[in-house]
Amino acid sequence: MDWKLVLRLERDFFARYTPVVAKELIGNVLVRAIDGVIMSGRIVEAEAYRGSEDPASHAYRGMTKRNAVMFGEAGHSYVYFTYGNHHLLNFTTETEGTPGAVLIRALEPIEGVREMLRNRGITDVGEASNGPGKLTKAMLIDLHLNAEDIVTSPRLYVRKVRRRDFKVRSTSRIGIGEGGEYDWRYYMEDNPFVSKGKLSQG
DNA sequence: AGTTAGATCGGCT
DNA sequence: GCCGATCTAACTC
Repeated sequence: MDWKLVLRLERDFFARYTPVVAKELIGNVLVRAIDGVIMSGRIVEAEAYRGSEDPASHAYRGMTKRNAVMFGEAGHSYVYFTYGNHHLLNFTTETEGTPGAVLIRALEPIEGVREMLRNRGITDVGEASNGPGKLTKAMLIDLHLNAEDIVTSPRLYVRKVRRRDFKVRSTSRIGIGEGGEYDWRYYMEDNPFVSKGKLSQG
């Protein structure tokens, strides 16, 4: 398949107010292509992190080597490593100079389920990608995919899905200290692949 | 079903 | 040195 012909989310989708991008990402399909194998999953949970006004964001205290991509052009990946074990995937948002990113927290597996389970070392599909660290391990996403331009990349992009026959709910974000006053976590109502955070289903 | 500790290392102060 | 946008195994009830 020619990846250029795939209908994907374009730059202008991402170059908007971060919480709107997070909310509208729900229902679209994250695609990871590696060695001719496609792995994909419907995005069912995402969180917005927005620079200057948001103490939970990595960009809150200014630009560093790690978070620099958050300050750049929208539509790039921001992958970082945490807790000594986990890679977390974000997509950059807003316009250049205004830092923003959306953390992808959970997927409903679609294609390449067998490969995802193998990468995870498990057999239960329900546990394959229902958490931000789980989905990156399932799809072999690590630091080498940081700063990827997902508007043009053949390896990582978001397939556009028009049908929106589901409801999106919001809560405060999971695993943060300050910033709990913003309801910037969005998830697909009644979807079993939403992660099991402390504030899960509202 | 719910709680908790340990893993493990890059980035920041 | 310390801590983290987490996950899992190991425990208790």
